[in-house]
Amino acid sequence: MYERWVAAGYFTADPGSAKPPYCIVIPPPNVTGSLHMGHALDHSLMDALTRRRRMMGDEALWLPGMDHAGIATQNVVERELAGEGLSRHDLGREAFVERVWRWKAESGGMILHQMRRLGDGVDWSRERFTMDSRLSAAVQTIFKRLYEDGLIYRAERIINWCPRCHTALSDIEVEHSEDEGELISIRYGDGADSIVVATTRAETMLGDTAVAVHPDDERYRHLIGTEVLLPLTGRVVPVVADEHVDPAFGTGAVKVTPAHDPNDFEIGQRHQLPAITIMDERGLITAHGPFQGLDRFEARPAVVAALREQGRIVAEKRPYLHSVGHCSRCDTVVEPRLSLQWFVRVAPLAKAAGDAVRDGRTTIYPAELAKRYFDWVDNMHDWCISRQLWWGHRIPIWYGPNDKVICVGPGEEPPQGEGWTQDSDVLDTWFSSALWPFSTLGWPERTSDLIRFYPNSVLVTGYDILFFWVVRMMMFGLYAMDGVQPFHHVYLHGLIRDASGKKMSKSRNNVINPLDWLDRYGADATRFTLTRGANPGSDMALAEEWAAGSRNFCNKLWNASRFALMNGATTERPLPDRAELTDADRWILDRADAVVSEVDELFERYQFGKVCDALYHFTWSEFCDWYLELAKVQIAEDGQRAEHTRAVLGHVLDVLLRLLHPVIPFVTEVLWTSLTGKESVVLADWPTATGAEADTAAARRIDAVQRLVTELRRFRSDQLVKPGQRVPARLSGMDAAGLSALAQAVTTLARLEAPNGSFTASASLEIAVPDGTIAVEVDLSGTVDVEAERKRLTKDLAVAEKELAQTGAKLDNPKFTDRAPADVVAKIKARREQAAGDIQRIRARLAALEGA
RNA sequence: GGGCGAUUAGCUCAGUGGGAGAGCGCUACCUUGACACGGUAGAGGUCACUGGUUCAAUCCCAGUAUCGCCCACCA
Repeated sequence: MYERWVAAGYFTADPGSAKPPYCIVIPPPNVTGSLHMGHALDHSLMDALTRRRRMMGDEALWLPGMDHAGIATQNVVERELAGEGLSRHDLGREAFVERVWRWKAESGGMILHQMRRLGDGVDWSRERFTMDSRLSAAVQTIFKRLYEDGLIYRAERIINWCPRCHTALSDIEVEHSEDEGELISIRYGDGADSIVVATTRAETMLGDTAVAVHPDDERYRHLIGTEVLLPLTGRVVPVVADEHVDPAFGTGAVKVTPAHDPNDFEIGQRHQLPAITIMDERGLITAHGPFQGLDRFEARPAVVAALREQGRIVAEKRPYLHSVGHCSRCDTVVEPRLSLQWFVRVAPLAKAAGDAVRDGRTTIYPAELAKRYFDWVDNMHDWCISRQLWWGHRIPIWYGPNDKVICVGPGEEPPQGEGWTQDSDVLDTWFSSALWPFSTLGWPERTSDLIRFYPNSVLVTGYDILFFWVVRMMMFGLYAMDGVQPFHHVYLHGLIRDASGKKMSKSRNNVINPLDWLDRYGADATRFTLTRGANPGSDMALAEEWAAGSRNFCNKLWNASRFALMNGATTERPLPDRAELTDADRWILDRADAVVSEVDELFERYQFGKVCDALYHFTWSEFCDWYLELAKVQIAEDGQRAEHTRAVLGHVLDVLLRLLHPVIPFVTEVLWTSLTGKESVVLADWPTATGAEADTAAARRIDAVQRLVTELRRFRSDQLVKPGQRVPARLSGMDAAGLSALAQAVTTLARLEAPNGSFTASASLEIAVPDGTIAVEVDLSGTVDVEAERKRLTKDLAVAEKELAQTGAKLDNPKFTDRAPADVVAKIKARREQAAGDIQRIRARLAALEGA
């Protein structure tokens, strides 16, 4: 069925159409990835949105694609190489990159295949990859523009370095965790002029070039400007005064290692201190002496031991919990390292990104997350974009003789001649992702797609990549598109957790694989489960039972439709005039109308969970539980009543299936095409509310029937009457309540039967319904369970009496009657009267019971 | 260290200044001519705690506790 949709071109957008545009670009999954629940979730939501808008008559485009995922992919291929005993250096750059392309061709498309199983209605003719030549041209174009605008610069800075990936990382690629360490206090210098510093990274002392103290710190004032001996190295370093030092922390004196700590780097800049690099890119000590060649974690205890030998360890604090940065890709402890890197000057870009949300050009759902967005854009550090990797967009900068630097734009010839070399680094993978909303549409060309589908209508993604991705798309979109924001809306969903609210992870062994659900419950049930659980911004706990529940729902829909079709439900005839319809017909038509409006309103607010709840409730508790049962009675009457019922059934089912199609596309397609005989529900019009005034009288009467039937069923249940057994009963007062036309329905639904000749009423009850009271005599042939009935009535009486007391207290309070709004007072009065009536009826029944 | 959010039925979660809700689970009965992936009827909650505002607080305010998340260059 899916392939038929694709082949028919249902999902292929036409930029030349006159329809209003609606566009979502997919958050490009990593080529290395496979479908996980997070994808399944936001794909379900995006598909629901685009399918609905397509039905509403928009030119809807959902654009698929993938991300080359720099480090992640390179790691995967390097691991594969390692299995063959090779490293990327054995292959060389060109061969390695070729190998990655080959890997991508062979196994990279997994997730795209999986999307088909989910039923994603994406436009495959527009599939993109961040390393496509056109997207690469976009990367070069914006790089050059930023470079020429002075927004990209190269500088020597302390950056986060991963000694395993051998590359720089941006701040957000570092994850901090509270790790156990050891805080060591070391005495520098000797005698009265010695000074004690504390550190968790003892090995870095090899690169110290100063000791810093606070300028106002009395303890050390006499030392400022002097020099102390740096143990183990034979060097002496100055004592400098710097405001950054917190006199209250530790000893109030800080060792300064400008090449290996960001704060120290800044102190070094302020005091013109040299920066001594003591570690290479693998984290091995390069300083001369006994520690040379040691890994940083071997060097640490070795340095401490050597210091202890010299009697310079003053104190140790162990364990010492402190925050340590880890590489988000491989979890290796990140090493701050001085190196020459490329940066984006984010201040002006971030300002624009903040303004676009502040002035409402882009709206973030849920609004609470906008605050986090602002916190971020208002405090953003410059973005380190160079990576010492081979897989990615190579930085288009060429270095020539006499320190010449040239930025080469797309299509431009690189400089020729002796001494010219290209920068060997590639760009952070998020650099190209940041262009995704417009690079996929053809930017920098002014293509018809770009003109038509930019800004994108909405971005749908998890809040976990708000900073990685959303902020950067905002920055680059506004910059590249001259101030036009990349999206009108940003919808951020929560993260998927397991049934007990824990993060899903392989080590916890609590991962639910969406493919497993697709196999066992089907795409519709999987999608319905995820969509139903989606509340903006809040995480969702997923459990197996949810999928089973959704499957049951789809099954219920299937069976209800089957029943309707078996009974001749049709959409071929127009709906009969309302005057010719029954209360039940009018009620369900009005309800369907209300649900259409409700669903529309909820969709507009991205309240996916509530959309599903509304449809679930309508389908199950109203359409199936009541209307289908009432329809059975009407169809049994045959003739015109039956014909009208078939039309109403067909109409309501038609609306329902169309409403459900965006969320459960497959079942609805089968059912809707068999109901209507039309080509595909994908092409159907989205239902619109008729706008007809709801028939409140009909609704009230159906409500009365429901109460009456429920009360009678409860009575039967109390009396242990078998569900199948018909009970002789006589109903009176139906005329007064306007329910006489529904007598047959009540009789059938409550499984009553007209009394035969030997009728002897053994119980009688009065049931309050809107607009009246129905008296019922029931013949249980003398088998009424007096005790059960008494128990029930006593309980009901207590409830009613409590209600009477509570409402009474309120109404007796003049402050309440004076100050509460009139409608509230009226409501309380009505409740009190209801309670009073109930008490009377219950007492009467209790009295009758005593008599019997 | 800053910031944000949560606390409602056994579980996962909606919700509202005026009668506590859903799904699942649970109990009882039922192979009733769409559906046992079902039907009917039930049980089950001091809406975390303490104060305050209000005629009225699960809802608004303050504080407390517990949990979670995000940010951060405390050596």
